[in-house]
Amino acid sequence: MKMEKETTIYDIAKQLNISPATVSRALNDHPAINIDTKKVIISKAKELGYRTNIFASNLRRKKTNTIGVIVPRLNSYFMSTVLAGMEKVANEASYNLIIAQSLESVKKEMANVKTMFNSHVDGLLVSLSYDTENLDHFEPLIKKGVPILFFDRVLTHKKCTSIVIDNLKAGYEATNHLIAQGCKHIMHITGNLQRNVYQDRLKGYRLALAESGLHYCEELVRTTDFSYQSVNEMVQYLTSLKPVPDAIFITNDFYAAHCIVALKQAGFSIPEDIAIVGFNDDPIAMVVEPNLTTVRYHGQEMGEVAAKSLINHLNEQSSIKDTNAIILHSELVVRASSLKGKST
Amino acid sequence: MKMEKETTIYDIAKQLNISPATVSRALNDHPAINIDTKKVIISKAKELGYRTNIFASNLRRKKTNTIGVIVPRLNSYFMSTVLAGMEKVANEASYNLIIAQSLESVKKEMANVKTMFNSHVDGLLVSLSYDTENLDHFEPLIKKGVPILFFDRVLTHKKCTSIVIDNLKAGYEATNHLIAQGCKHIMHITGNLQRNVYQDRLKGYRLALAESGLHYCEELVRTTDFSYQSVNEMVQYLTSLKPVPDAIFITNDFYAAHCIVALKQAGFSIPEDIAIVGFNDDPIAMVVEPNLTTVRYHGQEMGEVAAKSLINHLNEQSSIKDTNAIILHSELVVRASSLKGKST
DNA sequence: ACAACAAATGCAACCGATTGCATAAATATT
DNA sequence: AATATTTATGCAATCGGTTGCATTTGTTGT
Repeated sequence: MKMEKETTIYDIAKQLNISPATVSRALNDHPAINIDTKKVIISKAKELGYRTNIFASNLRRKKTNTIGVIVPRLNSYFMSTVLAGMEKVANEASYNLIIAQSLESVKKEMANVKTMFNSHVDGLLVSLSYDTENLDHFEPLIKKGVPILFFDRVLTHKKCTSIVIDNLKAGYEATNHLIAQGCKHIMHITGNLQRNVYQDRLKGYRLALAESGLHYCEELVRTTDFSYQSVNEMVQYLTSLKPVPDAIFITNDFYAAHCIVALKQAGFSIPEDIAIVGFNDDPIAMVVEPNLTTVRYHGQEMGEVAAKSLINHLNEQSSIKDTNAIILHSELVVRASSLKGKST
Repeated sequence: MKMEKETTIYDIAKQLNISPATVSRALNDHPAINIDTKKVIISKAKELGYRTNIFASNLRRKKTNTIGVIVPRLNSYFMSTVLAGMEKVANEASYNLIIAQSLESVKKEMANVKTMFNSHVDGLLVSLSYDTENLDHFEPLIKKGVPILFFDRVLTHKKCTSIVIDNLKAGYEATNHLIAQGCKHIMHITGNLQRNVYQDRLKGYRLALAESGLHYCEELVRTTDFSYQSVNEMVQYLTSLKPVPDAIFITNDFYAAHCIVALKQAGFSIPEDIAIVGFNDDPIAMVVEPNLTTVRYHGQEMGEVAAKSLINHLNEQSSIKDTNAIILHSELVVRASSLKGKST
């Protein structure tokens, strides 16, 4: 392996008989440098295969052009879509993304934060793990003035901005839709209620029930980790209820799809016997039969907005300091899984 | 925002009345430093909230502990799973991952490579874009001695290692399985044949046909970009063939699932009229009805192996220089979508 | 022709950690 | 006790850009 030696601005300077400072300025398009000088320097740089040593540069400028991202999991449709959005924006603004996953554990999340801290990220984008209870582990970064922006799964912090959808409204609309279909015994399957997303959707569910004079019933609300393994148990539970629910609002499309499969296997018709509404508009929603009614919110957009807000803040083109929350749009997409016939 | 000033080894040195060199060595657990001195230094470092300035460190050591990853898309089940595997391994070895997506375009891929180049990644993990035709744009990195490892969608290069599955064998087995079900007119829907993965699967398909004395027929092989929009057109095409194929081997589960949906809508029964085999074992395979027979290969494992190989090489614990290719395991998972009854 | 000013370039310190070599202190050897 | 060895620490150069300030060169005005 014949490694070529790196060329530096000093090499360029020497060859052109000028000072390194001029080279540096020329390469950074500094206005004080003569345009012809610039041209010569730039062409020489190209000739020598020069690339800036960002470490020297970062060291001096105390900026890394790197954004850290911590997500519960990389490999969910929603998250990977969010990341795709972030990557796009970051790339365009010539920021790098360092991505880490907490695998739904606070412990790993804390380690990730520490890594990000040591990597001197300019800012941080975070969606919290399943069991994160507070934001204490982010304090070191906050103290150093590193801006942190939470998205989707958030906790509020007076110095951080959150990007979310209106989960309460989404839950409300989903439930209302089921009520409008004539359902009376609406079950709700959701995740850890400590997470805002699930908590708020539950609130929306309850609000819709209350408004329609339907009784809220604890045994109709179940939480799960959305693992594939737990589907059967859940279906067993709900089909043994009396009466069996005539609708289920499930805050996860993947889980909802598998519930549909299991329920059909158990002899129920969807949506006639049980109407189903999911959440996230995962591609799976268009494949499961009947197609799944779900709440769509655009992961790509959330990623783009998150990254853009952070980068604008870093470039001081705008500040997110006093923006407490950014609420993105979501909508109920009605498909066959929740459409009962004309009458109840 | 009250930014605390960063503490440096000089601050620690001054407070303890020792030299920065000693502090540096102590923090790096250098054997020449007295254990008590180390203890004092480390506790002082903790007290002051010290964190190493990796830029200074990288600048000096000419190593970044960063691995670049370029993938066609972040948001596919397979890729995000691969990335999850890479992240896990990298994190454990305290490497950072910089992730970029080419969005299936060489042009973007070239830009990504340039970014990685300038970011001074220690190594690069790449899965090629849809229309990449050669590896010229990687040469600058190769010349600098940066190891590059291609995975899944690869091109061979004498200085780079590839990590793949045996696509020929997988295609062969998938096709053979359909033949064993009694299918005579087996269609093959696949991607850009310039990509090894599709090319090899086609070879396997042809081999299986040939071995069984079945005629290879060009009109039964179609390439697509696997976009959702193109499904209907494709189904229209294949159902107008005479005779209509009695089986399809589709190298993408997502596409296969939608084909099943469309074919059922068009009045065909799956698998009785048309048997289907997909590729990748996407979660969608377990939801579509009938469940999809597919080739499973473990993305997480591929990611882990790729990252581990590269990191071992970087740490000089082993060299991938003379390893040309690493072949991972894959297997046909038979489900209902391809199981015809007893007889043909 | 000379002051006043603008434009272009250079000087040198600086960012913070690392490391080869020298040195001081402590311990072992004879 | 004097010398050899080991152990622990310090000195100072180095990595490669960046940037405030000084300097040189060039232009304009009168």
